Amino acid sequence: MSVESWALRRTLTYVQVSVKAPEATADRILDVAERLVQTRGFHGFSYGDVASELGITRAALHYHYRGKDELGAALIERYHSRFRARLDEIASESASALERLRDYAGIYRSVFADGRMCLCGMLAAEFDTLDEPLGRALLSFFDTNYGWLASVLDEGREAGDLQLTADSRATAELMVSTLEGAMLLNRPSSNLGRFDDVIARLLDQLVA
Amino acid sequence: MSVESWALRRTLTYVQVSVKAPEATADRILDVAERLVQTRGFHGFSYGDVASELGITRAALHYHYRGKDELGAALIERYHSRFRARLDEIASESASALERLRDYAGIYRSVFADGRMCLCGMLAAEFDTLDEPLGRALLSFFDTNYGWLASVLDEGREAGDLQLTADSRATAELMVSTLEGAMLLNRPSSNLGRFDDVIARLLDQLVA
DNA sequence: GTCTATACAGCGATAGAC
DNA sequence: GTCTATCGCTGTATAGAC
Repeated sequence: MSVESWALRRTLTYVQVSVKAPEATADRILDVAERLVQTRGFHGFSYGDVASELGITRAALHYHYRGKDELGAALIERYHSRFRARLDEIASESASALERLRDYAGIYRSVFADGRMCLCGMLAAEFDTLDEPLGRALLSFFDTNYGWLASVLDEGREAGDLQLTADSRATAELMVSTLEGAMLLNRPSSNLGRFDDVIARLLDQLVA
Repeated sequence: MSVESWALRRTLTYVQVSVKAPEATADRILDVAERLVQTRGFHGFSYGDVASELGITRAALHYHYRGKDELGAALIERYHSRFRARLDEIASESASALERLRDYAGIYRSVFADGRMCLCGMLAAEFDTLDEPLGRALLSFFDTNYGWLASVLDEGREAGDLQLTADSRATAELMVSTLEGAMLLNRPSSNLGRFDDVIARLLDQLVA
């Protein structure tokens, strides 16, 4: 390869990097592990599964994440942070409280449509087997959800858009429970229509 | 110990046996494994855990249940059969549809109060890792639930006790989703009060 | 029906070469 | 940053004695 073409290649590569950074191994590990946790559970996959899918060895995984617990913590952290970012987006782009709730449910819908269980819902099932930092991170995720939903519900009530028959926080928890439960039970049959029904009825209750 | 007291003991033991049979090893295995699945998930415990708790060896377990899949199938079968029996009881002892629904929710409540997740809810989360017979048994369990609930809802509507805004089957599925979701999310914090709230609001919706 | 003994694959994890 | 090699442990499973 000539010096010129090498320089060109290098430039092109650099340009590509500046447009969309090639995913670092640490992130690709999270991508694979995330999908495996969401479909098989935290104890339903191994370092070997992740490594073979990425074409690296188990030892390489340990370089990026010391152990499975650390990997789990990183998974929750990234999931939580993305979720928060999406909630901010919804808050900034949706006008009415009802629209925000619909968009919120849409997050769960897209996870379900992808054949996955909510990462944190899955981990909640396995809660007794998680170490303490993981458990705390999990509760924190749901706390974010409840808090965000409750404030949207309060706004909707004040604006007269929504009718709440109970405490907004309790209603928020009921909504998340229903969404998580619907994912849990409809995933085996991949019944997206049924999942949509649940969302529709959940929202109907608030405007009835 | 005298011959008389020994005979007495023996008689008493026999009487006790005739009243309540001493649990066979196969059943004690199911008891332990059931609790482990409900608290840790199907992949969150091992034959070693069950064996050590019962004071027997792993090899002895294999005599009763050839493998973990077979054990899982036996667990679902017993759980399903007990559930069906309880549903029959409720149908025969509860007068109104609303009472039956309350009793139905009470089944879930007692499981939750015992610090457990619903066996089949837990397995639903791990659905992708289960072999085909297990998956079918799982769907069959939920089908029993939906069918029973739907018929109670229909009776309640005809009797004028309940107000349904949608198809009874869809309502039944929504109810189970909500109960399973509430178990899933409140178990980490062992929040029984919150679980009771969910039940109360679920039933309120049907009479509102 | 339960045991000992054993097999063997897979697990998470570490050390050290490259 | 990834590899090979290896560790100790645990996993499910089987054979054969008692």
